Amino acid sequence: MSNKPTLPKGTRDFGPQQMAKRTYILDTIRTVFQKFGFQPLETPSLENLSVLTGKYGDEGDQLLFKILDNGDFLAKTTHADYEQGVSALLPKIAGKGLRYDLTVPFARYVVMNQHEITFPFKRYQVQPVWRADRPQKGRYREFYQCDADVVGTDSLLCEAEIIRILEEVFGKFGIEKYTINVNHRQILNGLVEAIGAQGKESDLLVAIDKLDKIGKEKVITELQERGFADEAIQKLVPIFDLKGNNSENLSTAQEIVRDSETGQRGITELREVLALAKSLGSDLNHVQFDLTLARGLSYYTGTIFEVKAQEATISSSISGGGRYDNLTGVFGLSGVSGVGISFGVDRIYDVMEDMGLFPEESQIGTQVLLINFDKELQSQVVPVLSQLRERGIRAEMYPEAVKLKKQFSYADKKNIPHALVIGSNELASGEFSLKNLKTGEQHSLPLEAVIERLTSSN
RNA sequence: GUGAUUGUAGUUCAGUUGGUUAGAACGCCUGAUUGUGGUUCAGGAGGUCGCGGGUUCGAGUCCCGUCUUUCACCCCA
Repeated sequence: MSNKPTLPKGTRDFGPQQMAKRTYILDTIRTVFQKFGFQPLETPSLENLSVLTGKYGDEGDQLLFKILDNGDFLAKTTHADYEQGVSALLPKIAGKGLRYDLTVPFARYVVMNQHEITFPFKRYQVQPVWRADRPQKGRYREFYQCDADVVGTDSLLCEAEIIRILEEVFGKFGIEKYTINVNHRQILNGLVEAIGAQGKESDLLVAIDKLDKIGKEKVITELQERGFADEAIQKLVPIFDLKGNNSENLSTAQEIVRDSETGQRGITELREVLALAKSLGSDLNHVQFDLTLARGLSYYTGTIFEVKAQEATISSSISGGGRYDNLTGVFGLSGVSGVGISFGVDRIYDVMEDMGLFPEESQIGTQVLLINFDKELQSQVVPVLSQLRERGIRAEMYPEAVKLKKQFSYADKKNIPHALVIGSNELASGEFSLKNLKTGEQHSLPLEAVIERLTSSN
């Protein structure tokens, strides 16, 4: 048993059936991205640790997978390093790490290629990322992200287009019950000002972000535990009970942050985003202003998005994004504003599987299996195989002349809908036996008629 | 990172207070049917009980470690 292979924690294989479905998801998203003018980018799995560290906060740094240097990596270390612990030792033995998301590598790319890039720059990127997190349901250590970002423009049209992209993608997937929660970081900042809690932004955001998960009472308890005054909490209570439509809720929010210039600016921008989305053809039915939406990543500065599917056992977000003012600032290029969206492929997969939304045609397999009788006949049957393929039919021949029972059973298990029997009888008459494995019907047909049937059946 | 939890055939799971040769279902293979699958029937193969150590006359069962699974927290896609 000791030689039984296993997978590392939090990683998965994707078999043929899963790959068919994943490819369907990724292709759909790619097509929509391209339709909105985004172009593909790929970056290496490995980045220098200096690129990655410090971008995700202390917690994030701990979740980075670091790669041990090659060669005698101990040579550069001293006893003093060991005594100081991991943080001192690590930089000396590991210079590279696996990418943690696609946004930071993208920022690095923009900075390195700033003179070649034409701004505004729209790119999409579909690649795996790695996090040394504890795996859970819908959480893996290796998973795919599927990002589209526009950088080099402040235009709110980009935000509006993101709403359209989300609607189009989830529409194509047939996910009907989902919400695009939107909020604006400046509204949240206004909120902080309004309750006089400057300096405790993150405490506030973390707490209210949990509203839909733990409920109003517990959020209030948590705010108390985090040291917010009762008076301040009282001012927040109205936001826990927002029930109106978007424009009503925005008005309520505007009232709460009326003394904050920042907050007012956020309200105005968000209204404009929604108006633009509407003129781009959105019915806004899925869009919901959610004042408690905060999103973890601290680099967001403007509009933020998060999509959740209802009626699925996965309640966590399946897509998210927002505007950031200064993504490339950490790499020395300031003034590049951007807005992006990220699809959680693995979770979308789980949701679609849950709800049985994968279409039949996402499974493309062999259409016809040629039965193999014996070596002598094989030389006469193989040309037929080529002719079928030339006509665009996905065909394969069983490679060995084993019992027909076994060959038919192979077709059955591989879900191949047709079997083409070409034995000595068929070769003599020139008519081949085409069997439909779903209905059990079998017909003797000349090659052209076989091709016609196979072509029309797909 | 904190606290729990799981691991027995290819898969899903039984397995009594520690006691002969560790079971079932499904799947797989063979045959009934040497030119026809999916149904049926008969038979068969398949396990170092996650791994390592310990307690014991004796361990799938108890103890320790380790890896893995799932879950809550933290955080997040």
